[in-house]
Amino acid sequence: MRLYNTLSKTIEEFTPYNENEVTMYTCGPTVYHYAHIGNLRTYIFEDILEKSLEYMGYNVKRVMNITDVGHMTSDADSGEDKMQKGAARENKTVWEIADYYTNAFFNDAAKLNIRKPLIIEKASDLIDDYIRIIEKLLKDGYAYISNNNVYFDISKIEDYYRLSGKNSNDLLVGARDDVELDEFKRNPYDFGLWFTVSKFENQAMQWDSPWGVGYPGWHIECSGIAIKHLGEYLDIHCGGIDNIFPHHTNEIAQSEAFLGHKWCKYWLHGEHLNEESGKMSKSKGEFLTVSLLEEKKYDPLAYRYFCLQSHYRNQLVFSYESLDIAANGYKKLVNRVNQIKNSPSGELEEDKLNEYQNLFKKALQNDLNTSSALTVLYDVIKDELLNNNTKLYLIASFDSVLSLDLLKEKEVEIDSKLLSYIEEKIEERNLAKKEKNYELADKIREELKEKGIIIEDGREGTTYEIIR
RNA sequence: GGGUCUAUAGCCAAGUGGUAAGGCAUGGGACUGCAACUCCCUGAUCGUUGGUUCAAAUCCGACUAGGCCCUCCA
Repeated sequence: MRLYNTLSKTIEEFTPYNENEVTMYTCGPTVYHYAHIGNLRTYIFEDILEKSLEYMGYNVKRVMNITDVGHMTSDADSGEDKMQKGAARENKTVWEIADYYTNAFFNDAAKLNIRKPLIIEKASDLIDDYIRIIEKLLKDGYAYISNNNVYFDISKIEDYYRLSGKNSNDLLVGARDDVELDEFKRNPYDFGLWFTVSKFENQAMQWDSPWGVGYPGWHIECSGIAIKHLGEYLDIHCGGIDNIFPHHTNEIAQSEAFLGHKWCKYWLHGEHLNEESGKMSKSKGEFLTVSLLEEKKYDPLAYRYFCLQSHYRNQLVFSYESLDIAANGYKKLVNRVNQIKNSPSGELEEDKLNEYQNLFKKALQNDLNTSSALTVLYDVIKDELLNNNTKLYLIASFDSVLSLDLLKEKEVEIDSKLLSYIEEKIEERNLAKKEKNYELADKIREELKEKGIIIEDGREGTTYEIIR
């Protein structure tokens, strides 16, 4: 398995700390609003990574956090906590908001066939762990107290900027001007570990601590959760590319300062989904959610297919035109698989099986080249010398990673009244066709179409599909 | 301003030194009462420009264009 490691900025051979076990930590959502499909792109990438590793025979232990602790705001907001903003907007407590959007996130993820990680931890549930880590950092001189807040002193870390490729001299020059300098920091790039005083008043989520009532800094939650569940040595840490600096940079600093040794081996980052106008965000343009796609009659898995056709380290531009193209490709793919499914035949051909599985593995091993992996799938489907049972076996095998529901029967709940109505109409139409009364036949087809029922005359009779 | 990444046909994209995979779209054809589905056929010299090499989309340089990051956005 070869993966691009942000630490070295090169593609490296992947070797976990323990031979067959892989520990994997992925930054989870901030639950103050729905996730947009750009957010979800990163989770699709992580899902593919997890399943690919399993395909290679690794045992993966994956942890994800839920960021429910009050965050400061960014973007167009100023000084108002996002969770609180959400709470005010919807007349709920911050805890209710967090719960609501946590569920919404996993619902959306499930529609994209993103598997739920083995362990999911809420940031607010591990406050004691963060306090323990911060106490040790203070004791060891990596942190200091100033203005009743606890800060991490980045000057104590050698190579602090390793992950980001930045250097201290260049930072801040010309950076965003809406960032206020915190005069209580020794170094402007020091970051907060625990706040009791901040410019953000009335934090709803607060806890007692040795330094007073307050709340943890943004970065400490991931270190705390990862170390608690995955131990002192982490194989893979993922997230969106925007997390490289400062979030992941700070995670490395505090985790390695706390542990006293190197912590995570591989850092993987997913690129963004952009809109034609630039970066996708919740506050700008159309808020593209999974639900919105469904409203527009897109199968969420068409979006997954759209992502898989591209590479996770490539920026991808979203447009409805591109999505239409992907949706069509996905539909055709499913149709072709169905054809094979409808006429199973032959004994499993072991040689071919191995050959194709190796090709598929090779694609994924090449830094998760899902586009090439899809090509292997198409090659299988097209192979005229391969019998259908072998094809079906391979398709199922590949789909354990791709997760495009290629062999799954779409379960549609139809009430029997509607069902008999449809069957009646089809019967009527077939009769009309027999009598060459095509006018009536077309009229019936049109009538059903208006009700969202699509009629198709296949080789084995008439079939229908309900699209709404 | 600094850092970093990207640039292959209409769109997504493979390619990691030896004369450009694949998917969708387009156009043509077969099938069909028509349509849909399905099947067959159909396109690019790789942002520009120097260089290295017998040989470059693939390596190096310059230029151009664009994205992202620079304190809480995946």
